[in-house]
Amino acid sequence: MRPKNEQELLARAESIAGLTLSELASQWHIAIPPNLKRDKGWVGMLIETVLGATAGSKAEQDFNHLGIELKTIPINSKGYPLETTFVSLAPLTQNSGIIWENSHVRHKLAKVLWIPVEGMRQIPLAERRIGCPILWQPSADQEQRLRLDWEELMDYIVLGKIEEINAHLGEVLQLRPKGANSRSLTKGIDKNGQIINTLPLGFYLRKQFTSEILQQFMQNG
DNA sequence: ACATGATCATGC
DNA sequence: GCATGATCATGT
Repeated sequence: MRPKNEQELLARAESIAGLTLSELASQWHIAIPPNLKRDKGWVGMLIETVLGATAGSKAEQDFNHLGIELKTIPINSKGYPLETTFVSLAPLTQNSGIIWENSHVRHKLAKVLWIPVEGMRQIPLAERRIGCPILWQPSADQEQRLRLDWEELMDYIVLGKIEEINAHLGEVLQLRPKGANSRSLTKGIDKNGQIINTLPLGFYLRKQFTSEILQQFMQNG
């Protein structure tokens, strides 16, 4: 069921806009959990299935043949994002030679199909509605801001300042833990060049940035 | 009220 | 542990 071109993917995404999650899940005979506490990726997996992405794939993008990454994003009643958006894990070792142009962050964000979904916890998961899809590519200005943040954050990693990193750094992109829990460890490099155990970190888009993307494509005010 | 740091599920 | 998909929930 994988879409053969961009138009087909977009048409499929537009065809599910307005449906509730229970309507879509029942059409596909997919069980719906009571909430997302133990199924945080459920909405994303459902939309992947429906749109024909290869679930569980290790591919760089969800639709590699189209050069498109799929992201669901939870929004409030005003269309504002309720959560940050995970992009990719940060390379804490073996990162020499990685520059913005060949980074995973740039590749994944080169073209994104955003699917807004109502995310307010007061709305039962089954009753949350799917919004209109947004096919986005970063503007020159947006890519520049992403690049500057990425370069600043990568400098911390490469220069052995990994223990100084926190989520306050970065204007539109931030680094936060991305693991099973606070005991999850990976290898990193400290200020003396020694290998240390440290929390895995991921690049996340701040809500202010994704809000800008959603607003950019909003119709009728 | 909200962002940061922590956490959940799954496959290999 | 890493990569996929993310949201939870506590501290400030």
